[in-house]
Amino acid sequence: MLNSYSAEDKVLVSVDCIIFGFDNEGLKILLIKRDFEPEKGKWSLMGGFLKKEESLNDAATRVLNHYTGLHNIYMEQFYAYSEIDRDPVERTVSVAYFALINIENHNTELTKDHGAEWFSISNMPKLIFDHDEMVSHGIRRLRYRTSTKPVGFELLPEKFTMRQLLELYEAILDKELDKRNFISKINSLDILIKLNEKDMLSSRKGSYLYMFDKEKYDAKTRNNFVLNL
Amino acid sequence: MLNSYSAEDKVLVSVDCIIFGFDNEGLKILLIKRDFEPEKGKWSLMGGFLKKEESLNDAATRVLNHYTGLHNIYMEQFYAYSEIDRDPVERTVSVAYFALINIENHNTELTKDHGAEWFSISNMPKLIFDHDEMVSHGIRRLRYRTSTKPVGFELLPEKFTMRQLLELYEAILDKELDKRNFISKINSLDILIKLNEKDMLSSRKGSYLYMFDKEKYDAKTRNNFVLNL
DNA sequence: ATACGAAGTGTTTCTCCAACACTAATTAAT
DNA sequence: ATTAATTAGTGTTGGAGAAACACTTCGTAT
Repeated sequence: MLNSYSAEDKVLVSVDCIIFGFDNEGLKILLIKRDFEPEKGKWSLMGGFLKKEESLNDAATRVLNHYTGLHNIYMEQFYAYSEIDRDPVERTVSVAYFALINIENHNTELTKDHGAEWFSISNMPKLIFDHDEMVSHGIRRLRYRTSTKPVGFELLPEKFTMRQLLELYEAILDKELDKRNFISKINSLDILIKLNEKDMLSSRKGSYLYMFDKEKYDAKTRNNFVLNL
Repeated sequence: MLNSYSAEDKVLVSVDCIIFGFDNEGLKILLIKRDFEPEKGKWSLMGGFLKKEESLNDAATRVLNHYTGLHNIYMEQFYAYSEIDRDPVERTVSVAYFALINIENHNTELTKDHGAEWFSISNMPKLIFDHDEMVSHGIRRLRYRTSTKPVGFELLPEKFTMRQLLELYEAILDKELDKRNFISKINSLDILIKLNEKDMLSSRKGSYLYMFDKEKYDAKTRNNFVLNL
């Protein structure tokens, strides 16, 4: 029995993470100023090299935790980038993930230490290597994902208003949605709990707060729901 | 300027290809009997290791050509598998592709030499490592792809009947489709050319043969069509 | 000539999606 | 206390597209 494929080439493997967040200004991505050569000082996705003793998901989880301090982040692998010269230093295959976090929830000290900043997806700096391509693919995948999973669950605070949810979907899909149609579609999914509590900041009348009903949500996603907005 | 990330681990990277084909019995997958240890003699997807001087797409193209003799195969990368012990010999990250080929068109000598055989997707042997998981993900991705691209273009012979096209979609989606509704949806895409030629094998009356109109097809796909069957 | 077998062809119904505008509730200002 | 201002909240209708549905045509074989 063999214990190695000794004749084969080995290469570096990395993960790069697109971290999406949402606030009242819209959909945002967390970027860092790269602190090592090459391209030191340029904006970049959060990344790290795969270690021998971890899976890609482990590596992505580690990178996400390292830059945000968060655990149990929703993330999804979406594509492996492998052009030979994509990293000018050394041949590296990079597997891209996107992650969804609650923007008010992460460790801002930590991100500050890393020189990380949030950028609106409509106003991003040029990124290193092929990271711009990763971002555009990641956004495309996120858009598709809205039709399959209630991604708002991950991006919003625990309690949120219908308006916030609406604006989140508008930001992700980059189009205006009809308020009444949106609400009835969301309600038809039957995954929200309406609280007896109002958010009084946004208006004089105050708007009801909602939470996701985790159990109903899980039951729904097992049955592959489809949501067309 | 650095010229290596010397402290980082390197790992083997491979590609594994799900080769889909279609004949009058249904949707099939081409498998090989693995000819080296471990798991020699067990059924497996077509795979190969990534070389230093090629991209993942290059590697997948090479593997596909090696086993089928074909060039210009439609293929799509869909996921990277990286569990630490997925290959018991040595740590290997494997990037999975699916490919669509015309089943009557490949080099059968070549596949015979490799001990390759076609298996109906509903009646497949147990595969090595995590290849069963790859297949089920690959089928799922192929199903989704039918709504975005006219995959029949790749799987059918140049000239085909409406019945063949219908049965192809039924095989991929694993559900019965209404003949008349199917035909009108396909016609509404406006990507087929009806030939003045009939296939007389399938019936006494004979059925018209069709071809894909490559130009119209390309124009459509650029505009992101959606096809709900 | 007729029996057979698959090809080919339209219509109706129904469901779901999109478009659309006014009232309610509360607070702030006067 | 009245009014003005602001956002929340709420249903209906028309149209398009999907789904359901069956009979006729054509050519061959007997």
